[in-house]
Amino acid sequence: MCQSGGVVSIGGTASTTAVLRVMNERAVFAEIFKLGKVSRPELAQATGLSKPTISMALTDLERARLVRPVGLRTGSTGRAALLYEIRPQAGWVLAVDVGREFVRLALADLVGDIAARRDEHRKGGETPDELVAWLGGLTRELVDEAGAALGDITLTVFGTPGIHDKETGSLQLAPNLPGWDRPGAIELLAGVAADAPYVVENDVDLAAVGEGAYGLGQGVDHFALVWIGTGIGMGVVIDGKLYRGAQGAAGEISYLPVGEGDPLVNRGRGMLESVASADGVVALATRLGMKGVTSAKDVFDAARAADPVACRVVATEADHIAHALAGVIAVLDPQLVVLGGGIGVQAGDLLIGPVTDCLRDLVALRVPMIKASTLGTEAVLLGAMAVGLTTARDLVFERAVAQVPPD
Amino acid sequence: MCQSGGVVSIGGTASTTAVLRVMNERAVFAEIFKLGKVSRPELAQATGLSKPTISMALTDLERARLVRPVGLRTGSTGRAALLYEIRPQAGWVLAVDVGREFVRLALADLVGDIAARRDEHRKGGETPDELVAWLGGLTRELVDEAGAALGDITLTVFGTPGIHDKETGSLQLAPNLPGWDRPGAIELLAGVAADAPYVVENDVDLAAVGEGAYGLGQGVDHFALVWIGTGIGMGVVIDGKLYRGAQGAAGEISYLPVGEGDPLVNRGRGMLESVASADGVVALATRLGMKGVTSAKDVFDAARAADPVACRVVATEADHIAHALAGVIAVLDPQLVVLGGGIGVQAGDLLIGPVTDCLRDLVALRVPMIKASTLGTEAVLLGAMAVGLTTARDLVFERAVAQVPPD
DNA sequence: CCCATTTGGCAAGGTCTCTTACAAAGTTCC
DNA sequence: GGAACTTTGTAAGAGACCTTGCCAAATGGG
Repeated sequence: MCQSGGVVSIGGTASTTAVLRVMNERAVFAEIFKLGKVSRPELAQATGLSKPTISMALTDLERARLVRPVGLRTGSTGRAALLYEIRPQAGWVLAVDVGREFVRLALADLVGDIAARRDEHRKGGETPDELVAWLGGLTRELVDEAGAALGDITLTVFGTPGIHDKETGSLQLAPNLPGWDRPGAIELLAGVAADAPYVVENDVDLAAVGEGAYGLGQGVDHFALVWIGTGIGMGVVIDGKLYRGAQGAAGEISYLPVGEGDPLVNRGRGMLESVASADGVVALATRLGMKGVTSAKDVFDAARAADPVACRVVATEADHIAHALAGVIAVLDPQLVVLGGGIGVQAGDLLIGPVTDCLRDLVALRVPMIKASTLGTEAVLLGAMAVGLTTARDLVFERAVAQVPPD
Repeated sequence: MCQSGGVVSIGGTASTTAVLRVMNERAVFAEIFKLGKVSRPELAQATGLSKPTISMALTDLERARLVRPVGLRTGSTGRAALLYEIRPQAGWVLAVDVGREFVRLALADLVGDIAARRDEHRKGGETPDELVAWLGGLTRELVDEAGAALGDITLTVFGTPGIHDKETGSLQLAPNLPGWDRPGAIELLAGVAADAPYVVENDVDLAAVGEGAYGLGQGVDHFALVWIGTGIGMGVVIDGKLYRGAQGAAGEISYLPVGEGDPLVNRGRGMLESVASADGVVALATRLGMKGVTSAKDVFDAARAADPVACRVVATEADHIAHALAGVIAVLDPQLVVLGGGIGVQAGDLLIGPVTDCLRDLVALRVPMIKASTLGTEAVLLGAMAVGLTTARDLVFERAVAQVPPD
């Protein structure tokens, strides 16, 4: 609606016939991704281009080693059609989830199939250099296992807690990753995968992307993933795209002024986080007199067994979450809110009902759907893959078209 | 990042040479908007196209009556260049701000110059039919004044309170516009400007667009306009575009759970709204013992004269606003927050300092800039104009290119 | 008054895509 | 098993677009 430079302006990029060809090849490439194994006539149908043009594009794409023929489709009447598909080895994406207790890595080919993966327990407290060396070793194992080479990796996507400050190249608000708040620390990550391009993204943001690509957010334009576990965060998807905010801090709802308590008391932790996170649940249960509670799961199990105190804790938790969501919904008006993270996944069945009920009193219009994530602990890794795949597909095409135009 | 149908996909639209021409003409058209009076060589430079192509595009655009020559640029060495500009009469935009006490109308030509406008006092309580008839009459006056015809209006943009529910064609949450909550009522607005296309947008959303096009939001990608007056609302601009939300209710922050008070007590009004709006300020001042206070302005004037009670009211108001903004900032992480509406404009000088200070204790990272709107009561009308102009420019081009391709 | 400089127009050439036509390779039916 | 039919793939010709290169026109300065 508005543009820099004062007033509004319509878009439009000038082009010549040469870029027309690139555009069409890109369209064919994208269509093959969408349709899988596909014949020339089907591509002509899908893109609106003529058969000869499709043939031209395919020979170019095949010479660039982006697609390959995979046999004939026979059975129906008429001549058998030669089928084409994306060449999976045309690109590799390394997805890395650097969590509090685990690191998870997945190496996926360009069509998104995971060729190799690892889940490793963290000792905790590793220095940045140690962590990078460790991840680098795991990456080499994965690459070997997949039958690829380290240099084949098109793009690496790291999911980490905290906020990636691009100006200083450091990680803010990530107490579980000591040493990464040093200016320039992020650049160390280039060493994990042989200086391939890499992206660092907030873990909860990636979980939201994962939810949009593989989970409940599929086909939903605007939704939010609220992550409730040891910490609290939110990933926002708007118009099908991850929204990061001006500083990359969109969705940092741990600081929402919710629940009783002086804001100044809980400085540095965030008000919502201190009352609604896993620790908050345990603390409240203990305060109300439950014995032997060490984890939030204990409380939820007790609530499922109809323990009256545990039920009160769950009700309070639902109330806190609902009040936080009321703010989110008022600002964003999403179509869907997904609850993820340890508490969201484990206790989704207990919470969704009371949260939704409570929201009816707090929200002006219709309450959006509230659902519990189905991706579990995979959400961040899948989100990293999804981000990596979209970017890698562009990168691979760009590179191929830039290098192979002659002849 | 994610698409319906399962997984991510790169874009790309297939095209033929014919659409190439349209693309280039659109690019030239857009460039003339950006540069104003401009010569052929300048357009060639700006678009990257060659001189003959520019000439071709210009003859087409001139034949479509979208641009016109405006004389020669002489003075420098070399042959004088023939300058072209947008033909202002190629399109007209009618902007209408239907407020609580006033209606404001502006008729702008395609380059955005206001050719005629009206500010009229509302009697209040008009039926939809009466309102439409009144607006229709005013529109005819404007059109006459501008030397245009009613059929020349390319697009009408209405700014109203409430939420335009497109499914039922009615207006929700707009108590000041009785009768417009009836299903299909919105369609009556087509009668204002002879069945020209029209758009109905929330007034605060339009104010945000106006701020982005003509005010403090120029060149800012992500910002929010918080409107504080008789009611409270917010317009959200993300990636330079207005964000409406799934139901068109994004930014309905009047229901934020802020301030003391039972949520159930203030149902239907919104908690934030009841404490922070103009009425809330007056109520608080009276409760604290101020005499003869009838409007929020009285309180702010007294505060400027260092009245201690008024100062306390202002401090409380700042505190409420800051708490609301804390939620907005946590969710959206905007680069800038603009305070608009009666209170935002009148008392911006008093509020911005304390609000910013208070936010430092409530926000995780850097506090975004907080500024008071400079557009005053014009914001909604200017936003309607901005929305209308972008859309009208596309419409006019589309129409011209669709009609004049032969020869 | 002549020259350097810039602008505008025209013709030729190259690239892209589409349409049309035809050859190639299956299936169906007798 | 073979003929007819249907679908696929390729080749040639034509149309549309943009660009390069060249020349005429117009303006200011010396």
